[in-house]
Amino acid sequence: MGRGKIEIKRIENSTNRQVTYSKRRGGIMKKAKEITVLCDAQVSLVIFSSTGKMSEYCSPSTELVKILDRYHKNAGVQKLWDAKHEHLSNELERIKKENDSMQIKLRHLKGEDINSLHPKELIPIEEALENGLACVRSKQMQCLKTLKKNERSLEEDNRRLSYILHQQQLAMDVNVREMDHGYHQREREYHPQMPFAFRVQPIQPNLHQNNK
Amino acid sequence: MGRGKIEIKRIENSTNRQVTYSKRRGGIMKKAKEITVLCDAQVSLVIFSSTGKMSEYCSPSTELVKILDRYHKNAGVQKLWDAKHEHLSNELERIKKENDSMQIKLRHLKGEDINSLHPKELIPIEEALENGLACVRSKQMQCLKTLKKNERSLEEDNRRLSYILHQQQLAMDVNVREMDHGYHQREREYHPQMPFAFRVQPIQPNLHQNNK
DNA sequence: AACTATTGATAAAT
DNA sequence: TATTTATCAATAGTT
Repeated sequence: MGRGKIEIKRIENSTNRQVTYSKRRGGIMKKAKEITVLCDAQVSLVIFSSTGKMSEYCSPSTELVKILDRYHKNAGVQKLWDAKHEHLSNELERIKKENDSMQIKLRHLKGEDINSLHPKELIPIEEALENGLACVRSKQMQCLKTLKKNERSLEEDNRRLSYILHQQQLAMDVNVREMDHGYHQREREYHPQMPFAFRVQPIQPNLHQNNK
Repeated sequence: MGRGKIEIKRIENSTNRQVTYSKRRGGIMKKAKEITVLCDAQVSLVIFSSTGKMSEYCSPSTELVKILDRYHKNAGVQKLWDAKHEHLSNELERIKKENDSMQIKLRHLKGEDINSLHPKELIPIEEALENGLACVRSKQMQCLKTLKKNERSLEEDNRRLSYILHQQQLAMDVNVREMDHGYHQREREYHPQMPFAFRVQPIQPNLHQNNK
């Protein structure tokens, strides 16, 4: 809105700046008044020029006048909140940056966006990928071993249980025979053949330990 | 400025009022920001809609933030700040989580911390790594090809230049001989042997094109 | 939430 | 600094 478009950046020529300031200040004030009337709004507007001169507009409402009064009066200490807020903002900014950089790294590791990279930059990425792959595969081998080991344990348990089962079967057969023929002298002949070591034991307690 | 002139008085239709409020509020905010930048001014702008919703703009300057702070604190409208603060906090929280998750992904891709993973979780990681590696290597192959191609071009240039050099050498020898013995009838016999095609040409213009 | 005809704001000239 | 004017920007009414 003017004889030409202007970029929104500081006007370096101080005369122009001053003139533009006056015009625009008037414009904003006018807008503020208009929205107050048109939309039944309440507006508090304070503008300091670069030379330090203050202008203000305040819609005709008690509440907001008080704000400015308070401003003109005292200078209490209320940096606390401000500082907190700023700290949060900074933290947010910092983490966002970190985020972006990780995003990029991740994308590179996934093989995305690498067309813009210099060949030399590909090398560390490749190394990281190779290394990662090696680690993962090593871990997989380890898992495999554990699984195999567990399998062996289970097989052994199986054998044990089968043996016990077999022995019990035999014992039962004997019992049946004894019940059929009255009891003979070899009543407990089979028990010694099932030694302590073959009692059912708690199935390997550490089977799942390494899998989660 | 619109389809028709409007009188500056309260808009009775509440929908229109609300719409106009939104538009004009945006406009004023924009103007406030612009004068801040253009004229190096400091602006504090607070607007309450008729429904009580507050909007504010404050130029990046400590002084004016304090004004508003004081207002918010004393007038008990601190909720607004709290809301803002909460929003920031939430944002921070969200981004932190995102950060953590990326951190973990990155570490996993690097082969770190994978001991705590279930074997099934290793598979997608392995796949991602393989895929990434494939991409990177493909890119490297591409680079290599470019280099090879460049090399061949250079070699060809070399041959061309050597040939030209050789011809010039011969030509000079002839000249010397001619100067020694006066000139004979075979004065320009060698020139036809240096055809057009062997003139020095601009060295491949696209040598570096694919390397950055 | 977009669009556009129109008014409004204003950058540059005076 | 104030006024004028050519242009760009905001927005009222419309879809």
